[in-house]
Parts: sequence; C-alpha cells; structure tokens
Amino acid sequence: MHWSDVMAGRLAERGQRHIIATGITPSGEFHIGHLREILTGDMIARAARRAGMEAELVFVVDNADPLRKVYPFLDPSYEAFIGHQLGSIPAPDADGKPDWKRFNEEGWTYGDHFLVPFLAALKQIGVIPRLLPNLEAYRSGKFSASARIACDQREQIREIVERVSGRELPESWFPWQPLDSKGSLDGLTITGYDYPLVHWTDSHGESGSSNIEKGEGKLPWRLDWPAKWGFNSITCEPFGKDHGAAGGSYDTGKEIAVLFGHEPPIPLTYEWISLRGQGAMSSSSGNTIGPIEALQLVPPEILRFLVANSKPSKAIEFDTGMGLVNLADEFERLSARDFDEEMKDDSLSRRKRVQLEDAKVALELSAIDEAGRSGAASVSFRHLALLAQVKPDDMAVWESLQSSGAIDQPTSQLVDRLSRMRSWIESTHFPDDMRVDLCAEPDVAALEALSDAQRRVITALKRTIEAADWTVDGITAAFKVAGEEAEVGMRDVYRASYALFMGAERGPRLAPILSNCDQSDIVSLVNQASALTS
RNA sequence: GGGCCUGUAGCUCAGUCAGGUAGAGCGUCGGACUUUUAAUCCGAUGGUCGCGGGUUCGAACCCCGUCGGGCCCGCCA
Repeated sequence: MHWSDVMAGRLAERGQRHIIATGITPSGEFHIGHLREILTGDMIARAARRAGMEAELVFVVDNADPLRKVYPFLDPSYEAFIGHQLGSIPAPDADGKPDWKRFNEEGWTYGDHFLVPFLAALKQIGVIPRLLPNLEAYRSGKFSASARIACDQREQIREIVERVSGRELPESWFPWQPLDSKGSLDGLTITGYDYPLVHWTDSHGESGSSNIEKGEGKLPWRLDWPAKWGFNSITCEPFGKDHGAAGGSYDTGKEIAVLFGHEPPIPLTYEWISLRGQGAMSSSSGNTIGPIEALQLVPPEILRFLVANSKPSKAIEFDTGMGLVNLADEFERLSARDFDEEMKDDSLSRRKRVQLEDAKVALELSAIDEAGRSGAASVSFRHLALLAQVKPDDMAVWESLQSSGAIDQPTSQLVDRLSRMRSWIESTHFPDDMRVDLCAEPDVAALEALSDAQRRVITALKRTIEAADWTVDGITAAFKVAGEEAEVGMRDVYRASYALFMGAERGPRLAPILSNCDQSDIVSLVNQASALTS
C-alpha cells in the first residue's frame, strides 16, 4: 500500500473530517526541502479525499518567529532586528537593506518577501493551501486560551518539557515570551504574572507588561505548536525528522496539547532532501536550490513524482544531473502503462501487485490537477534533451516529433516541458553525459580503435562530406556514398562516423546535427582525422 | 549516556506492519530491427538480504546482540 494510503487509513480511524497542517518559518529563501513538507501534506490530503473523507491542507506561516541572525544576504543593519518577529519587520531590498518604503506603504514584511515566491511555486505544482499566518493569529487572540493555560499551569508545562525532553529548564523560564520596548523577543526577564499581563524588564533597562491575549509576545515553540493544533483543529501533520526525535517537540507537544484540551494530530515524520554530492540543504549555508530554480529545470509533475515515489522515511537526494533524466524517464515509462489492466492478471505475486499499486498511486499523486491524470508526454526526457540541443527552433522540434509519429500536435504540457528543458540545458546543472558535443579536434583514442575497413570510411568521407549539399538529406547521402566507396556496410559507416565526430561508439543521428554546423568546420575535422588514420 | 531513521543486485529502491521458493527499474552484456535523434523490441547477466545468535517445519521479515551511515535529545525550525 502506498504511504499516503497508509496515512489515510489512520485518519479514517479518527474521523471523517480532517485538516492537515504544514508549517514553515519564512526566515530565508525557501528550498526544495520545504517542498517535501508541503507535498507530503498535500498527498495525505489527496489520499484522504480519495478514501471518501473531507480533507483540507493548511499552511501555517510562522511569521511570529523572530529573526535569529543576520544572514549573509542581509545588510548589517538587520542587526537591529534580531529577535524581532518576521512578520513585523521590513523585507530586504535588492541590496539586502531594509525596504522601509514598501513596508510603510504596503505593509510588505520580511516574511512576505520569502513567502510570496514560494506560494507561486506551489501553485505551479498544484498545491494551493489555506494560509494561516501565525502573527495575525496572535494579534487576533487565537492563542489566548492556550496562553492562559500555559501561564496558569506553568509548573505542569515545565514538568512535561523537562521529563519528556530530558532537559532542565532554567529557573527563569516562563511559558510566554513578551515583546520588549523595541519589539524584540530576546533578552527579557519576567518579573511577574497577573492574567492577562506578563510583567517584564528588558535589556534596555525598560520595563512593561505584555497582554497574552493581544499578541504582545508569543509562546515558545514547544507550546506554540500544540496551541495551534487546537484552535486550527489540526488532525494530521507531517514534519521533519528533527521534530520527530524522541524528546523532540512533537513528543512534548502531544502531552501539552492534552493539557490545552485537545487531541494531538496524527504525525508523520519525513526525512530530509539533500542535494546530490552536497549534503543537507540549509538556508543559512547558501547550499540550497529553491523551488523556483528547481521548477525552471524540472517539470512540476516530476517534482511531485519524486516525493510521491519515495517513502517519507527515506532520505531523498535531489540530483539535477543524470538523476533527473532517469527520474523523468521512469516517470514517462510509468505514465504510458495501464496499471488497471496489468492488475487483472490473477497470477501476479503479492509482491508484484504491491509494486504495481504503489506505482499507480504515486503516478496519480504526481498529477498537478488532482482530478486529472498526468498523461504521458509521449516523448522521453532523453529524447527531448537531444532535440532541444540539436534544434534551436521549437517548431523544428515539433516537426521532428510529428514526422516520427510521436505526437500529433504539441500539447501545452510539452511546450512547457521544452521551455524548461532549454533552461536546464543552459544551466550548469545539465549533465555532460547528455550534452551533444561534436569534437573540436579528432579524438585519437577513438580513431585508433577503428578497424581498417572503418578507416577507409573516413578517407571516403573526406571527399563526400566536402562535396555534400549541406542539408539533412545531402549529408545522409554523403554517408551512404562513403559506405559504397569504402565497400562497407552502413553499420561500419556509422561506427567510424561517431568515432570521428563525437569520439564515441554510438550517438544521436548525425545528419541533423551536422546540418546545424558550419560545413567548413566539419570538413576540416574530417581532413585532420583522415590524416591521422591513413 | 538516551532515542529515531537507515543498511537487500553495479546503482536507486520495493518487499519487513499480517514469516511461506529473493523482486522492480536503471545499468551491463548479447541479439533483432539490412541505421536508430544515446531510440525501440527481445533475451541474458546479476544478491552471503550489514554481521552473529535465537524462536520456528520455515526468517530479508519476529526476538536479542553487534557493526556501519544519517539525525535528534541547547536556542530555533
């Protein structure tokens, strides 16, 4: 059974209506690791709906969290905002400086700056969650009930956190973090509590009172999370393995949730996505690939397939090179199959049946449109990569596909895919193995491996290529004539030609590629090779 | 020190929850298509299931131990 269906089964035991939560802090550039969080939630929601339940995906925007440090992309002036809430400070402009103008005129905050492009990327991959901005929730008093319980029963809370996490909280610990005289959550000392006020003194020597019902501060993370579960009626939440560790915030959260008066959500811990060859992604190290950047290269349904086809407990290595080609081609192959038909075979082993079922579901979950199925593009990624390189003009690509009978008219999906393919090819991520590269000069090793008969082909090519009419047909004819002159079969002609032009044994069809090159350059290459082999 | 995840074919992984003759895809090799845009089709190749014990008629699967890799148990997500 597919992992999403396993989750749906657990949800069904609990009830028929579900709110699946995801949550991210908009402290910096979003990366594809965050995409796993959202997609995992989206897929659980889809599975629940498929099983006949009501399910909604929500995205908690943790913009009440403070800025932790001045990241490399920020101007040093952000020093003044450390400890301030991400939804209450200005966004960085192109130079990393606070953009006060937009902040004052449009209310454009630091959190918005990172969130909005991420939402655009989500839309492309077919995920449109209901947003729950956390800072606004504090300000509108949604946290009041839980905050009061936390402050009133702070010794029970302390006991839970210390027992479950195994760590000792400092004597000064208090379950509410007020904002200080400058708007920071850092460096305060709590001096007293009279509901609804928490009294404090700050690092500037000021003192004041924070009303826990008006968002003049926030709950610490371990309390903030279970509180949100309650007033948002969250029934299920996937989260990264950091939260899932024993003694981690889910463990304390599920007990605190009960104290707050509600049931904790059904959890699902997922593994990280890392970049191939580079280790875990992290916003602060700059070792990231953003969802936007990823979507410039990868068709959205294939990004979905990557997550759908990996069990959440498995770490994913995101590979923008050959791994992507293989992934995309696997997706294409699966898309072209009819699983329902295959599963009618009663002789299938249980193992095989499971495999078919999982592939079928993964494929369904990969569709951008939940109702639709992601149809096969009928062109493999490999093939498209070749065509895109060989034919600079899109129309020529479609003509080639039409003439081979692969497609009738290019679908919008295919047009979209070609444009992403072109940006991938131009990027540094495109694998060398896939690049169509003609030799600039003869590849001696490849030529030396040729048989005598094949060497005669090169000698013959020297004349026919030079004389060729420089079109696809003309070049094809030149190969044919060379074969006749050298008295060898076409197999040898091409063996020799690939060694000559690409330093390889095989390759893509040569005539269309050569026709895009300058004839004199090719002639020169053949002449040099001919000198080496004769 | 405590805990979580992970280890199965050259590679990526399924199969472990419900024990019943080791699976898929890719790769590799061979063949076909009398040349094909690295295509396609067919066939073959390939595993001491990390290791050691135990339970069982029977273990990749359950139990105990052990080794390797990743991570958490500060703040914060």
